Amino acid sequence: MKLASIILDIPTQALDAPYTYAVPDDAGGDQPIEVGCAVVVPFGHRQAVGFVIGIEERIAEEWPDGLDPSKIKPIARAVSRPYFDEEGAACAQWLSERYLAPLSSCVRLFTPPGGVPRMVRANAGYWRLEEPAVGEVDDRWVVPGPAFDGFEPRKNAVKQASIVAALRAGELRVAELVAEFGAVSVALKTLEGKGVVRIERRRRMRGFAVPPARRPPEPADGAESAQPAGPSFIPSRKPPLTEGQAEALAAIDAARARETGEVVLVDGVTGSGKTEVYLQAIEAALAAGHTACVLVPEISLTPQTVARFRGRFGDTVAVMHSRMSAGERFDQWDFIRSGAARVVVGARSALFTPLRDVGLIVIDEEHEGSYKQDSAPRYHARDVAVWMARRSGAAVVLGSATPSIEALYACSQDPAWHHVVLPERANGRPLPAIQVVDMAKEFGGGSRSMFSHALVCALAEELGVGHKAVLLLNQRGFASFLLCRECGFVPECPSCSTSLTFHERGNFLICHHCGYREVAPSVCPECGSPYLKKFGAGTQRVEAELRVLLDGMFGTDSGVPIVRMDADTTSGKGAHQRLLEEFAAADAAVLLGTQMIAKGLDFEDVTLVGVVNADTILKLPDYRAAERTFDLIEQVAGRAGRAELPGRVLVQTYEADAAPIRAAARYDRALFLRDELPKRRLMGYPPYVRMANVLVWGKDEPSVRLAACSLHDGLASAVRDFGGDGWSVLPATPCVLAKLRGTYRWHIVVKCPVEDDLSRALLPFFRKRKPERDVNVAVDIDPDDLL
DNA sequence: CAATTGAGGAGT
DNA sequence: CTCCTCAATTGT
Repeated sequence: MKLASIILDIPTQALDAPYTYAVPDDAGGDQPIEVGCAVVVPFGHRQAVGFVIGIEERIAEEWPDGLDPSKIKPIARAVSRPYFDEEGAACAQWLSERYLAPLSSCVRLFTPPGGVPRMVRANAGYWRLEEPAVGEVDDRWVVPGPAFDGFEPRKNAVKQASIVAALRAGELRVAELVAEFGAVSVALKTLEGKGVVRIERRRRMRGFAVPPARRPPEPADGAESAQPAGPSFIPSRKPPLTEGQAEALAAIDAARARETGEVVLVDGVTGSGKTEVYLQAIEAALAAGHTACVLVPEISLTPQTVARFRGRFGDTVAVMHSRMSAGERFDQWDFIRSGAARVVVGARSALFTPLRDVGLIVIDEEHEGSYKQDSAPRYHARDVAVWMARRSGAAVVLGSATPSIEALYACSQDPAWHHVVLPERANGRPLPAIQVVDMAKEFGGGSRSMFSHALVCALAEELGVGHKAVLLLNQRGFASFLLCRECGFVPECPSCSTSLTFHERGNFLICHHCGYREVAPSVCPECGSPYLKKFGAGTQRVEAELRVLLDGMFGTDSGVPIVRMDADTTSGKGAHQRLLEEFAAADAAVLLGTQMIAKGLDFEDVTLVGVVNADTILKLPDYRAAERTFDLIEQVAGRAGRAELPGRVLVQTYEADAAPIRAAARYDRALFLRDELPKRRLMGYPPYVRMANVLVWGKDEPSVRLAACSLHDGLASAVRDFGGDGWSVLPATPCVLAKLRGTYRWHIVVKCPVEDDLSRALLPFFRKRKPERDVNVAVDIDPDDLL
C-alpha cells in the first residue's frame, strides 16, 4: 500500500505534524497524487486541505510508529499540480526544525502566490472547496484565418474592413481592436464564421505594460521590455573583467564544478563590479545546463536591476518581489514552474520558487538585515541557500562591500567557504576620501546648526559647479520630538514605549511604530508650561533647514532641487522610482533621505555624500550596533564619485573617536574587526556563540512577566537536560522596545557554542509546551538583533 | 434534574 | 481549526 505524509493547511500547533493517509489507486479527480500536491483528506468529521510531503510504499508489517492501520483513511483527491518536489518537502521539514516554526508555515513558503485551494463553510455544516482567486488569465487574440488572403468585405461592412486592414500589420488582441474601433464583437463573429479570422485564447503575462503585438521587440531597457524577445534577442555587451573579477569568476566556476555546495564570498568594494561577476557566473551556469537564483534586498530590486539581468539573459528571467501584484507574482511563479525561466531574480522568498536544476544561488548585499524574515518561519536566506546548495551541489555566491561578520568568520573556519577580494573599483577610480566631522567640537564652538561648517562648505563647492550631493539622515531615534523645557516631559505613544515624532505638516505627533496620531499640544500636558521645544531632526526639518541654507548660498531663485526620500514620500506605488528620476534629471541637486538611499544608487555626478548623524545607530542598545554603523558608512560612501568625477564623504558624529567610525573613515575593516571581535568574544555574541531569542508578548503586563519567568525556568531545565557545556539561558528581561503597539514584550536569550545544535535542544521543549491564551511566544533562532 | 458554559482532547 | 465530551455551575 502507498502511504502519504500530509501536512494539514491548518495553522494550529496541535495539528502541526505529518498525518498518514493511504494513496488510493483510483484517485478521484483528474490530478495525480504526488509529492507537493494540495490534497483534500477526510479529517475528523469534515474534510481538510493538506500538502503531500512524502509518498512511500509500505509493507503491512512496518507501519509508522505504532499507528493503527485501521485508522488510516484514503486521500479524497488531489486538488492541484505539485507545488514543490521532494527537495522542497525536505527543505520545509528542515526549516521547521531549525527555526522551530510550524511545519504548515514552512510548507506554505513553497505554494504559489495568490493562494491555494481551501475549504470554506457553506451552510449547515457543508464545506466546499474554494479555488484561489488569483490564477491564469487569457487574452483573446485575433489571427488571420484560412480565408484571410483575398477577402473583400461588403461595401457597407466598415468595421470588417477596418479589422482586416488592421490585421494585415500583424496579430492583434480583441481588446486592442475594441480600443481602436469600438464594438467589434459582431463583426468579429461574422469574420470568424467566414474563416477570415480565428479567435485564439492565449495566456497573458501580467506586469508587462503592452505586449508588443506589432512592434518588433525592443532591446531590453527596463521593466516594460520583457515580452518575447524571441530569436532576435541580443545580449548586452560583456565588458572585460578586471583581474579581481576574473579571479572571483574562476573561484565561482570551480566551486560550481565541484558540485559540493561550496560558498564563495565576493568581498568587493562598492563599484568593484560584483554584478558583472554574477552575470558571467550565471552565464557559465546556464551554459552547463543549470539555472540560477539571484537574491537581492527588497529595496534594491529596482527596474534597473532587473533590466541588467534581462539585458543579458532576455526573457528567461523571472522576477519575484513583494511590490508586484498577486497576479503578476502568480504569472512569474507559473513561468518558473513551466521550466521556461532559467534565471530568477527576487527577494528572499525567491528561494522557494519551483526553479529546477539550480546550479548557482547568488545573494547580493549579503550583510543586509532584510534576508532575515521577521515572522515565522524566521529563516535567514543565506543559511537556507547554503543548506539547499549542500543538498543539490549548487554553488552559493555571497556578495558585499561589507560582508557580515558571520560570513567572514565562516570563511576563516570552514574549508567549503572561499573568500575572494575585489580591492579596486572596476573603473580604476579611487574610493572617495571620508572626513569625520566632530559635532561635539562644532557644538562647543557655538554652532547649533545640524550642518557643520565643513559640510556647508562642501555643499557650496560641489553644488556650485553643478554636481550632486546625497545626504543621509538616520531616522531611527533621531526624528524630532517635543520636550517641555520646564518639566522635561516628552509626549510618548500610549501603546508603544517610544516618544512620538513631531511632523511639521499638519502639526501632528505620530508614533512610527503603530501609526497613532494626535494634534501636537501647544502647552505641556504635564505642567502647563508653554515652553515646548522641538528637538531632533526629522527629514522634513532637515529639508527646511537645508532649503534655507541653499537659498542663502545660491539665491532664492537658484532652484537647486531637494529630493526627499523617506517613508512618507515613497509610500505611493512607483514613488521611489519617480523621485530618483527627478534627482537624476536635475543638474545640481541634493538627495536627502533615510537608510533607503544608502545602497544601490548609482549616479555619475554625485560628488558629495554627507552623513548628517552617524551615531544614532551606534547608540542603539544592540550587539550589532557597531557593525551596522561601520557598514552604513562604507555603503553610503560608495555612492560618491562613481564615475570620472572624484567624490568625497563627510560623516558628522558626536562620537568621532568610536572605533567603527574611525575604521570606516579609513576603509579599514581590519581595524574595525580588531576592535569588535574581542568584544563579541568577551560578551558572548555571534560569531562566537549561537543565540536564540525567545520573545514573549501580550496585552497584560503581569501575565507576560509571569509567562516569561516560567518559560525561563523551563528553558533552563531543558538546556540542563541536553547536557550542554557552554550553554546559558539569560534571565527573562523586558525587551529594549518594552512596549510596542500596545503589547508588552519580554525576552529570554539562550546561547550555545557554535558547533552545537541549538534547535535540537529547544525543539522538544517547545513541541511539548502548550500555548497560553493571552500570552504569545515566538522563538527567533540566530536573531538579527535583540531589540 | 435539565440547561448552560468552559476546559480539554482528538483528529491519520 | 472544529467538533465532541465531560464536569462544574446555574436555573427551575
